[in-house]
Amino acid sequence: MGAAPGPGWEDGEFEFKLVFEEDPSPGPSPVRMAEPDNPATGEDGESAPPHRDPVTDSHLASSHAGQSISIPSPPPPSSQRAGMHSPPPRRAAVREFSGTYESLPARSVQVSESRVVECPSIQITTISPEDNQATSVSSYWDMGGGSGGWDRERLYLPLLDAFSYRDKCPSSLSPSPASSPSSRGWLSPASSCDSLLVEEEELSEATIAFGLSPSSSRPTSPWGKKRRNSPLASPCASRRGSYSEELQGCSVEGGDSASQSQAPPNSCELSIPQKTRKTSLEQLSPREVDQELAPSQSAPCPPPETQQPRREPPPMGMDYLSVPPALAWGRTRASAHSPLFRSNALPPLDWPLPTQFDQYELRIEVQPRPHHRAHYETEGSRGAVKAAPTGHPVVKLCGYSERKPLSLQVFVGTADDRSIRPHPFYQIHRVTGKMVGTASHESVQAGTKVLDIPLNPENNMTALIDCAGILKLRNSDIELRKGETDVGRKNTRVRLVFRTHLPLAPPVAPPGRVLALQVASLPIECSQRSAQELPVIESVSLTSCSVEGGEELLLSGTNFLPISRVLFMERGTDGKLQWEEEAHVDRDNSNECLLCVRVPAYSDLSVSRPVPVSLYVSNGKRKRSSTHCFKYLPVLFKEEDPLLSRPSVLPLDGGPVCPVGGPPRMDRGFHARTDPMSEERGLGFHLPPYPPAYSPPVPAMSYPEEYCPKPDAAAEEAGGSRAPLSERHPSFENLELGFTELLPPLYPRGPQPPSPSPSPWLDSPYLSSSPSPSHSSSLSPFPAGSPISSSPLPPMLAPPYPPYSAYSQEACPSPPSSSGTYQDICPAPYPHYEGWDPQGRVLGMGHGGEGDGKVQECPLEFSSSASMHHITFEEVSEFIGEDIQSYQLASQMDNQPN
DNA sequence: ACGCTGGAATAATCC
DNA sequence: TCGGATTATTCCAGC
Repeated sequence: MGAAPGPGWEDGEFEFKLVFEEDPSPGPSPVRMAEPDNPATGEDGESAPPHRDPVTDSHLASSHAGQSISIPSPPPPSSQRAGMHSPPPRRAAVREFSGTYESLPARSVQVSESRVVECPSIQITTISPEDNQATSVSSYWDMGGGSGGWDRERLYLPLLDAFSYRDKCPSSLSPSPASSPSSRGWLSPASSCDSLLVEEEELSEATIAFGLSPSSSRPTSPWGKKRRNSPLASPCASRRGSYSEELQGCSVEGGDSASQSQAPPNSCELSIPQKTRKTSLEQLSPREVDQELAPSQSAPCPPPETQQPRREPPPMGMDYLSVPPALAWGRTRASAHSPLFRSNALPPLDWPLPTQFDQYELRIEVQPRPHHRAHYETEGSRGAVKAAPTGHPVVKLCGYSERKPLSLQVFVGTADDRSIRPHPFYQIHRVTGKMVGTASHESVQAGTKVLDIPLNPENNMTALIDCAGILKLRNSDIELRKGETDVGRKNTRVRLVFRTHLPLAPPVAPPGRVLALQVASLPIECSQRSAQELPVIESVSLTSCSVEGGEELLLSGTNFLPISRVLFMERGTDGKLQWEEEAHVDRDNSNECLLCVRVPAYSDLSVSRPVPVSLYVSNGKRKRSSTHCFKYLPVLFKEEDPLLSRPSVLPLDGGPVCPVGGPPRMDRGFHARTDPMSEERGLGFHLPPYPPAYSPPVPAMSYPEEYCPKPDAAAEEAGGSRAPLSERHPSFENLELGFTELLPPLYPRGPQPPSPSPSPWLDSPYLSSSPSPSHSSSLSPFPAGSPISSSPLPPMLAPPYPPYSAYSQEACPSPPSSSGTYQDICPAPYPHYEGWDPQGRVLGMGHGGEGDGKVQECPLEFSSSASMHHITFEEVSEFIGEDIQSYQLASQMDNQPN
């Protein structure tokens, strides 16, 4: 299937120009920008010329450079390295927030105590392709509207340096877009900085790391054996060398080696146990950190992953960080979801993107299998991800009739309840061999390996993904990275994320703009075993029911056993189990992939509001599926699970409240989607777990997280190619439509959940590690949805309800964790924190309670008013206006069905 | 010899 | 703190 473009392809000949440079006038080639050489520039960060914006670069690099620059000439290792991984002194603070990314002079703002943050002025401009792509951060911001309004407008936003930010503001708060929890890591001085500046470096590193190191490396780390004692010990301590380690040993001395340079100082630098060191660093002010790190710049210890250094988030994060969450996120997110017409700068990998816009739709025709054993660096490749019965995943770009071939990017994304972002513990792996017919090109974007696969008109813009394997990075390596907050243990689900950028012509989009579309596969369990042992709920026939229970509920999924039990439970705000009831399973009508149960009555039949609970399948104490949301409705209250997506009050009586009406049936779609596509795509309840082209509703593959897929979202996601509403109608569109209309009349407006309690912190052990806030936020966070609106938009525009969009592709997809569910359903745990960052984190909350006062001080942290204070009303107005404008455009386009 | 698997031993963690 | 249960990684062996 995949048409191999030919040799050229492999060589990175890919014509990005065709793809991305709409603009006839080839401005400075992005590649150029990405050129490594700049280290100097990059390094100088602060003064760095605008065009040198790392962020931009990275993107560009990734796409442009990535391709053409397949292997960037390694920048002067040492120098660059320093910059990259180590938070170079100057870079550190500067880099992250100001320096590099600022295009304009920054100004200092006293953020808190002893910290003075620089508020770089960010120039929000629309950059035409012609413009140097590399350009400034602004390019990212300009998405919104056309070239107009924002151009030249400058938003002076207070910035915090990553450190300070981090320090004070718990990761959860982390504003960075990238900040997905996992991305927080990016914020780490070292990593983040690095990532920002380093596109090329990364590439080179990547090259090294991926290409070279592994091979050479079979790690022979000095520490061959595992040590029980110090997992946390410096990364170096890991049993085997990690990429980075191998590349540069921790002990490496300043040696020249590129390896060294590559290595971020972070982990090993001080030979202090990571955690410890990290902490200490965090406590330092940004500047202090810088200094502290400065020495280490040359430090040998490579970060655990060179490659992983961070996905874009970091870079983005950086940039973004520099902007108050409200705007930043709102804008970015909004933009991201909106039409997505962007200037040449390509969106970071952690940006949420719609799967469809207008007639264009990126669709997964054939989903990958739900399980794929990833290989470790220490192992040989385990082959490419395969599709259901046979074959490989297939992705198609629909609606594109131009002759120009495009590039389909593929990377490994997360599958948790948060927005999709590059997975910290996995990387895409390019599989080659005689059995691989699809040409692919490997590149690295901000630490995330990306595979570029051609989408040729000759093939009907369809690509066979038979060259994508998945590499597992050692948890210890990743976790030890500074700033990394995600926990690797049990975090073994990933999704293949496909992305493409369409250079559209003016009628459709503003000149020189690129439409970025993205679609994520269903979750893929990458561990060797668990997948086969844990029950997995793929879809649920009923999402709500009267408190009296009694309705028949069908659960489709895998690994159901005769001993499987289905339990309904409710957690208190504190996350503690408040109620749990086992549903009666009709064994006669159940089988390995289907459980037919009777909804148990709720504990309190007199409730006046819907009660969000969750249900899961248990095959034994430690063999529980992820949880799915379910709602008990007051006796007289019938509704179609507004939170889940279709707010509407249904006049139901006893029957199960099915979105579409009528009792759930196997043959019928359970989700309220009328959209043919949905049905078509298997949004409905399907028995067959993973039909070839069918994508079951996102199953949360298990694990502690609770998965509360919004039906729609889930369905859509399940559909794979199907974009959730939110996605399809990027963000503001919803707003335009008027969220209110979408809301269920009976529901209270505002982000509050109908019911009080569910705790945002639901459970996920892993998540636990990460600040709960983020975790919780993950739920709603979604850019497209409420989150976005809530922050950046004015009240009237802000969607009252998060749910709708909550599960945009990213959001949902991931297995909506329990929390997600709750959040959606329940009001924001932190009422006072109205803003959600793009990642869905509750703004204003910090992990570990760090947020507090400091948060406030940290502009970045806020999405709401607080964060806006540095921006003038006009600016805000413009900002909003632009967004609206863009959305209107989007919606218009959308409304014009082709 | 190499890549791709499937299994499984062993270490690390979790409970 | 100990021991069992899980999970993560590394090794092996067969195609």
